[in-house]
Amino acid sequence: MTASRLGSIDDQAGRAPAAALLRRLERCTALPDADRALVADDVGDARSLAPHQPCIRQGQAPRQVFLVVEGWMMRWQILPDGSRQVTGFLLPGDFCNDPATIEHGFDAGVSALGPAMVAAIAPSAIERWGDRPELRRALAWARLCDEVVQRSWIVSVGRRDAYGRLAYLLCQLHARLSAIGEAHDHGFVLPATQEHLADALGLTPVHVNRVLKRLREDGMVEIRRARVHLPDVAALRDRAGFAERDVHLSAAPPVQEKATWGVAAWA
Amino acid sequence: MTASRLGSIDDQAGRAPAAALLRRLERCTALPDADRALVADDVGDARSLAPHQPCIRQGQAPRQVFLVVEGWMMRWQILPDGSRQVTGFLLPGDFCNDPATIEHGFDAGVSALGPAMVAAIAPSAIERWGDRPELRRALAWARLCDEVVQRSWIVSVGRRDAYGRLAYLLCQLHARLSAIGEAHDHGFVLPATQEHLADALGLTPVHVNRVLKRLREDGMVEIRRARVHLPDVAALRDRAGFAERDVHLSAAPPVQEKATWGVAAWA
DNA sequence: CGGAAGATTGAGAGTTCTCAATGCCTGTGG
DNA sequence: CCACAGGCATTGAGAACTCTCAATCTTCCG
Repeated sequence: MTASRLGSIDDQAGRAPAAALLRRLERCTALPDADRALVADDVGDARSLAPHQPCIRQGQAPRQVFLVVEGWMMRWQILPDGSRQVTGFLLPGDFCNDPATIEHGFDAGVSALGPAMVAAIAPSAIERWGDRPELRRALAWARLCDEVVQRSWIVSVGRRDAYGRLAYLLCQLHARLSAIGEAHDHGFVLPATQEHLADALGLTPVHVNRVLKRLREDGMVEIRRARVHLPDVAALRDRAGFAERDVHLSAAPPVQEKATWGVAAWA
Repeated sequence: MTASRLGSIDDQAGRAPAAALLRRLERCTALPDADRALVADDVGDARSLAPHQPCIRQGQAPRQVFLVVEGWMMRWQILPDGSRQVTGFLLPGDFCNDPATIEHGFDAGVSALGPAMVAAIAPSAIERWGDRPELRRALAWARLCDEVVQRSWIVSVGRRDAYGRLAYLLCQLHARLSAIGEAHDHGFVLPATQEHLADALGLTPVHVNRVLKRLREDGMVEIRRARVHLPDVAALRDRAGFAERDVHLSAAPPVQEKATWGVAAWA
């Protein structure tokens, strides 16, 4: 499955909306067949969203948990002055909202970036999932991933310059997409405009454009249409300060050896 | 209980480390006595930390879940270039780390801001808590709060200028502290230096100082020693774009009426 | 009475923003 | 097949915000 699939909405995803979620959860642990069946059963039919179509409105309490099945979604907040901050890109297998938001309200809005598909899951179903040990673990891991990615955004916006932010974001997206089989070694499809990137990075579209130009001149990135090409991922990661652990914590399977995570690894 | 308690470490907190957590969780739902007992039982003894003493090291997989019992903690990350970003201030009743970090590692470090006390909770205990419906709900709410606060930091750092960031942070801290009875109507004790604030806001200490001066000149804030005085919280909130919903989602009890959270409230 | 940490201030440099214009690509309609 | 409109990308010039470097001042504490 290559990134080129991103444009086509009418494939198996519609028939097996839980597939993306199961693939994702099983990067953490293998699930018993019973759990797989339960999940497959509880995930509702996928519905497609047009580009920019909202799935959750800022401040509203959603009535279900939404799951990205295909395409990209974005989570954002509008400030009183009208400016927008994108607080996350949600990829196939990601949840749009925490179950608790159903009860307590949600601070952000979620909408489709390009054409996308989402499936709804009833809160009672999620509740049930919590009774299955493996499922619970896998869900906890997925939540942790989202948390880690959110923190990495705070760090980027707070402490990296525009060049570093863009480089880091591209690395992170590449890693996350690779983990779900939607990227190839040297690139991926990016259904976001420079304005989206700007809102995600805390920059203006104009400046994103200038920085993108510099990245291009440095041979780090080429973007033609919605296609991002990364000639030298290692160099980009190096420049961005994107470490192997960033991959692990935000996208990849859990560590094999605990030892890797000792203090020594950090100094 | 007023903010002036912050400095004194040797009070009831040492004897009942679970108290802060229970108070916090019960802002969401009342817990059955059995749950209260379980929590009280599972929370280990509080141990005190000296200022700046780390509780979790960046990149390390903690072996337990830590709970702030008294004082403030901060969650931070160091970048490859040596700069630091503070990704959260943790107050009494907050968890320092998600249980899943025990298995998968933690991307951030957590250390004491001033003198503080933390209690450790075994992962198996937390696991057990997940079997109690009320407890599970309350824990999910606490997690949501943390998530919301994290997102609000992304928004602040990404889209507010220095003045707005500082104002917003002060409002948020005031709201969170008020919810746990550690603030009074017009201020609170802030055990953070301007450098800490700078690292939290993505600014330099020098600039924090200048902005603080402007806030002072505008009659928004007075800081003497570690004491923050907010003469007109409403004005500050207005200036910061800090809405009532920010209070609710990040600190206060759950909504009374669902209706408040409809789309209408947001336009 | 130092010494150390933190707060404050000044001056100049750098990054990023704003405003505004121009160019490019795509889909649509004639 | 071509012209046109609209969205997006690109570029320029000047302004604004924030940073860096450095010095001074205050407070706390041994």
